[in-house]
Amino acid sequence: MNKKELAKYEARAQIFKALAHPARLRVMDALAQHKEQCVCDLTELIGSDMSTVSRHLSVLKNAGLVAVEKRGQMVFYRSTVCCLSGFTDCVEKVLANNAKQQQAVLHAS
Amino acid sequence: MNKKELAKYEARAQIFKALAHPARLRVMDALAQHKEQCVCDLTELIGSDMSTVSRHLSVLKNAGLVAVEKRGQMVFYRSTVCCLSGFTDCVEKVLANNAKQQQAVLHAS
DNA sequence: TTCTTATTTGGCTAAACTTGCAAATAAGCA
DNA sequence: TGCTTATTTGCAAGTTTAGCCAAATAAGAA
Repeated sequence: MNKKELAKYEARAQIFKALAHPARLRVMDALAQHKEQCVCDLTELIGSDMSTVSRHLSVLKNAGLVAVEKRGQMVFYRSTVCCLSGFTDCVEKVLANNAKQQQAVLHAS
Repeated sequence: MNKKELAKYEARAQIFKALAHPARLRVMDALAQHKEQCVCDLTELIGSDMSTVSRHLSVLKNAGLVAVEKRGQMVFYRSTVCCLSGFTDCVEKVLANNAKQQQAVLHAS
């Protein structure tokens, strides 16, 4: 890979990295359903320390996957991506297929 | 998140983690174009040590994103996912949008 | 201003990921 | 059998990430 190509794939990888954590995927799902949520909502949903959730949210924000708006003392996050559900479908397909393969291996032995 | 829900998102996150590296994304792209490639092909493409590339391939294999076939002394990898191009389109959209936002910020200041 | 609530950030530790080199396998060839 | 090629695996070092607690901000409310 030359420099330019590498940069392209690094940029893409950043997006995948941002999504590569169960808590962050859960957040994106919640934001697909609820339009917007405050940090407190998401903290309760995830069940970790609020500081941890806040850090997850900043990862998503840096990747450009969510937008932030502060109203009063609360901070609201919303998704900026509409095509994520397609991701999920594809991922679920892969997982289903993996499970099928596992089954096949079990039956074979 | 309860245990079951957590497990679901962890499984999904595994897939994203597997894709969250420039070399592995490059490999998936190559396998989308070429149907199959040996480790030597991919090693040349990526430009790292063959052992490193082999490790990347095993990450993709464990995630169920590629399949392996050994013929003679060579090992061929092929993609098992057809819906990945949709991923890429979506990711590129996000990146384009991020770039636009960056521009907006620059103009504003 | 002082107190309270919501959120972010600093600091630290533990765990996970990446990479190259060297050694181990595995398969074909002489 | 002994040699060469293709690939994987063990190991060690360096880098990144995740998580929690405590401290810092920021905005309302008293």
